[in-house]
Amino acid sequence: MRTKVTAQQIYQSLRSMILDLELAPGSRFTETQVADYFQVSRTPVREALQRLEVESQITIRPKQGCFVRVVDIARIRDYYDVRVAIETLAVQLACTHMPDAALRELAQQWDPTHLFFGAESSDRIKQAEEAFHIALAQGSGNDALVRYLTDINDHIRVVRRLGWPDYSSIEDTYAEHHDICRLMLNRDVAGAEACMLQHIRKSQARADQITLAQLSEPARNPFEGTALQ
Amino acid sequence: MRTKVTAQQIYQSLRSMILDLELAPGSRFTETQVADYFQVSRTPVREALQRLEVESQITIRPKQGCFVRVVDIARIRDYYDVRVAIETLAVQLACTHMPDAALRELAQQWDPTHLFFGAESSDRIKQAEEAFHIALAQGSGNDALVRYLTDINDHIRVVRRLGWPDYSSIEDTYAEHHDICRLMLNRDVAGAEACMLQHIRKSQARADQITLAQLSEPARNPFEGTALQ
DNA sequence: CATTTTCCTGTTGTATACAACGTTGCATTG
DNA sequence: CAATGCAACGTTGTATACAACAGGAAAATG
Repeated sequence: MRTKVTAQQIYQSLRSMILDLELAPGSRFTETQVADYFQVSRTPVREALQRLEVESQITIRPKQGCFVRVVDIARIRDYYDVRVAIETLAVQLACTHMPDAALRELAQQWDPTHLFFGAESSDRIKQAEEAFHIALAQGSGNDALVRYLTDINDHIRVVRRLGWPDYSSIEDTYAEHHDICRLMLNRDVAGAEACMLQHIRKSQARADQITLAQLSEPARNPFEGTALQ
Repeated sequence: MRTKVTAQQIYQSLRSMILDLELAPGSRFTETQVADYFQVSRTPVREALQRLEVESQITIRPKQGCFVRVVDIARIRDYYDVRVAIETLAVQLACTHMPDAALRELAQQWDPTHLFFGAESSDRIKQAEEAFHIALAQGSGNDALVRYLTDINDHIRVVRRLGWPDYSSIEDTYAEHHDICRLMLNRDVAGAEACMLQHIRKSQARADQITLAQLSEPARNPFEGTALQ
């Protein structure tokens, strides 16, 4: 049984492919290719592609095709700068609004003494790292803030994941997340802000060392030659 | 001669109608109504509506219709909080990056001694006020920051304009904009940040006094009964 | 050989027909 | 009269056909 493929699902699939670098940055594809790939008409494909263009994940050039957004190191730095401002505000607001219970739960989840090397897969850690920051943003009670932070994450995810192979970084992350939670439990706004600032700047420093060479991977175009089996 | 109406133009038109409150918040309309209004098919209309939904200016309920986003005072407060964080960063960055010439031009434009009461129309002032903040954001050289601030403006414009009838506010705005420019020319980051903070909080205080009653205006649905002349 | 022109192909932009689904009003039944 | 089932309508979701245009290749021309 093949369940019906809808525009929303196409959007999610394409978005994942782009964020996971399964579609090479800068590569080109057409609406028809995607439509054939998902065995649907161009209509739902266009809907998905237009959403992706609004999020500036792709660029649609009239009468030419769609192009996966290129990773520009300078722009990544921009997103990091905005991220610092946004997350500082998030900590500040969450410090006032989040209940102790929620903070204790987060603190326990990132307790460094619970960390066993190799027990967690690399991918899982990366996902949890993002979820931690989103959780704090949601704790601020400010929906707009959550939306912007989500958008930022979607744009920096590439380098965030690449520059993260070593165990000491993971250890540090646990410690820093734990510290932030503890400071927030003490309702120490200034302390939590400072800790978060340092935490993000550290991540930015790692991102800065990613070179463009590391990004240009062999990734090919999955849509070529997939018309019909 | 009637030039061809394209999806992009429909998007712009609808967006203006919503932001200018020509479409009552909460009111409902259908794709077919808009298509008839612009004398085009549903296809380009759908494209425009989907973009507006991504920006959360409208909500599309499957098989029901499109609904203009309702103005939620609490959410406006949220946007203002984020705006403070974003614009503080903008001032900080622009203080480093903007050339003297650009700053002097802005300072001159907002020189209080050049202000003549009644010389400028109210609408024009409101537009210039927004342009000033966007100009500073662009001066930061951070494209992501500009995008987010633009999005914020689109969501707070409603109250920003409503709570702004009096001349003393305009006078204050000129003085504050001028002060910010002067401080930035002196490359006084902390001073400029503080001035900007106070400037925005003042605007937020005005926005807080807007009541929902002021927002529920008689505005009707322009799409009803406009099929063909 | 260099240059211009023309035509062809590929791609997106739009119009239209149809399918699927929710809603609403009315009739039916207890 | 209240409650329930049913059918007709309105609305969005998708498929398909056609139009418009950009780009390149090939042919014509000097």
